[in-house]
Amino acid sequence: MRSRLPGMDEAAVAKLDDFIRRKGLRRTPQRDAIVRLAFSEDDHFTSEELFDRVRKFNINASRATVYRTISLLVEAKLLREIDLGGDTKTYDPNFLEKPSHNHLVCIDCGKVIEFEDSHLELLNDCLTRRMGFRPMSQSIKIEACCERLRTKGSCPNLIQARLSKKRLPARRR
Amino acid sequence: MRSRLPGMDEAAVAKLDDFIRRKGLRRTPQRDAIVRLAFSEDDHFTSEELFDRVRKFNINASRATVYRTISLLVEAKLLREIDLGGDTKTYDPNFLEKPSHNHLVCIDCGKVIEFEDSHLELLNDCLTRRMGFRPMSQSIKIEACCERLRTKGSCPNLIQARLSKKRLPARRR
DNA sequence: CTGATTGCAAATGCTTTGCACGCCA
DNA sequence: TGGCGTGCAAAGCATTTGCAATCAG
Repeated sequence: MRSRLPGMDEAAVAKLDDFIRRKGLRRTPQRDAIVRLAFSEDDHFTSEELFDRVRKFNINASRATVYRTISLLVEAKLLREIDLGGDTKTYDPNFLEKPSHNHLVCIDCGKVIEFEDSHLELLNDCLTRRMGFRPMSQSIKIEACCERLRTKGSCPNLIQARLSKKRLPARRR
Repeated sequence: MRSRLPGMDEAAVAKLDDFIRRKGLRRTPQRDAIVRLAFSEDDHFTSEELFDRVRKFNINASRATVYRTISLLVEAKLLREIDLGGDTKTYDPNFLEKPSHNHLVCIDCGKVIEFEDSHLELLNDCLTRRMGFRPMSQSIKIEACCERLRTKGSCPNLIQARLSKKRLPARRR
């Protein structure tokens, strides 16, 4: 849960403002605050988790407004909806900085690692074209488990997950 | 919507029977019928679509039983839950035959194309290990659009999608 | 027989929406 | 002033669950 490089949230606010203006919508204190909170950390979040931040900072915005603002951010391409396997939608605020990153999910602790690889990107691009299509976006999710848990019986991420009270992925019942 | 190679549904019934036996569960007419329907076509389906087939063939099974049987099939690894971007879960009956295939979704018509590529698989495997993990499963979704629609202004898949009354993906509002 | 399975309806959980009021342009 | 935006509560929707009756082994 380290915080983002300073200014990232401001950049997002500006971009949303631009988008809003072009669509003839209005800039409001609620929208500004929610955007700032969405980009204040580089972690993925669910709608409920974002609403938690709203409450934590005593922002005057309802759950409905949080949902509506998230939709706006997705439409403006500031936020991306990703599939981490859970039952609720997860949003990723890091596509502005890393436009084509992928996700590796640890089956043991649920920790998500982002990674980029140009070969992977290129290969997918070629395959898509060979099938007669024009590539628009690609998303890759790898499920894996730490070597360390398997060989040494313990997993640093697992401990970390417990400390941060993170929900384990649904598949691990 | 071509039907599957003959015997595929029987093979699935047998595999589920095996799984059920090992877990001390019971074989029932409902389960048998639902499994047969799930593997009668090689198309992906939602729970509701599978329940539609149940009604269409006058099978005596409730919606709840369909949901419960799907869970069983996923647990037995006969069916795989995949993410096609919609709001409801989609199930893929083709992983028995093609254990590591991926999906390309046409943004224009929503048509889903399955493809396999060993290079892609190998590359992902290497990347995962380099990050210190042991790969368990990978899923790739590529969103793209037909060259043909772009260059000629028409898309055979689009027409096909209309004819078969398939729901277009949610992202295309 | 005994406990798993089913159907039904009610409950759940996330998300969306209708509506009246308030506020931005 | 004209709408857009907001909050609230109600509605929606897919999915799950409690319970009594039924059925498989």
